[in-house]
Amino acid sequence: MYKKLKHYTDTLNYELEKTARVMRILGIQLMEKLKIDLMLDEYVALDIVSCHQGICQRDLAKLIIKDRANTGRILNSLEEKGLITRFVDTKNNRLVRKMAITEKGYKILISINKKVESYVAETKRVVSEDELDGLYLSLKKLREKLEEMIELKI
Amino acid sequence: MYKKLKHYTDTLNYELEKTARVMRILGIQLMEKLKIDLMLDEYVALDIVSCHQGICQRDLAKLIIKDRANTGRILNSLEEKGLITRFVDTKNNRLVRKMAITEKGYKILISINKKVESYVAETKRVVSEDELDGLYLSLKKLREKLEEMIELKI
DNA sequence: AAAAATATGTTGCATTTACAACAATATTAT
DNA sequence: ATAATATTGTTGTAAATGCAACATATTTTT
Repeated sequence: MYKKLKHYTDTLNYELEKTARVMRILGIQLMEKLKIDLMLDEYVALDIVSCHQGICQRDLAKLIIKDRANTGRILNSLEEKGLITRFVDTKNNRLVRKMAITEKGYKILISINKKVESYVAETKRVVSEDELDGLYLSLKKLREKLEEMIELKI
Repeated sequence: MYKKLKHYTDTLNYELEKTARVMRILGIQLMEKLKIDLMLDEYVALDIVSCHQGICQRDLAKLIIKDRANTGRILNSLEEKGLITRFVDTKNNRLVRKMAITEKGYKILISINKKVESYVAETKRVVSEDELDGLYLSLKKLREKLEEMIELKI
């Protein structure tokens, strides 16, 4: 009888997907509430570029977990808004488009981070920081193991 | 200096999204590998219907975290395949479309669960069961708190 | 009693996303 | 050296997804 089986809603898989979804919605709602004129994904990309100056598109794609096509489009938007610059360079002797955050992008990123900071503090009131840290570490460990099992075509 | 700030890739948010993504890809790849002739979401919906016989569409939508439109479409597909039946009933004096799993759907669900089971055992080799359980509980707690903060328009 | 709000499901559309094909170049194999 | 393979980015397209609008019916408010 499969009644004894764990159903999907009782699985880690489900909880993960649902939590990630809720977190994403929270993020999007926060961007709107704070009247931040960037898509969430653009903000994420901008933040990653800021601490990986000179990263190439494909490596960025791996970090933001989008395919190359969409990563390119996100970067087009950031470039049009003058928040990043792109330039051709080489990586392993190959021509790649690298990018860096601009002065303007930097200022905007800081202002967003400042706005977001107080909100993050709020989240910590909800669940203890220790618990969040433990959660983070467990997730990271699990994710790294799981990543070895799949083939990401990015 | 925002160098002292936590960057997005170091946040729980990022880890959550990435882990969920990896898990979903694993799920989809598993469905293909096992030659299961259902979309992952269809399987999830079927499983939930199986343990919530007579659930209505909107309640199901909340469980599978899709909007009502897409939930309806998933159910159309399951119905066309003869895996569920839908019927009109009332809920709080309102007419709703409820559904139940069919004999055929039941058989297919069991066969899929059997196939998946051995794979789930594999996952447990990767990270200890205790750790997975702890992760699950922390996630659930966090998610339930976060859910209070957002408004899901389903 | 009439009007407004709520609950449910469907349809249509616009956005997002992924995937496949291509172009250009570099590396590796034959 | 030539061919095959791999890396990177772009373009085009198809699928997935969400959202707004609608239809219907019921509850709540005025």
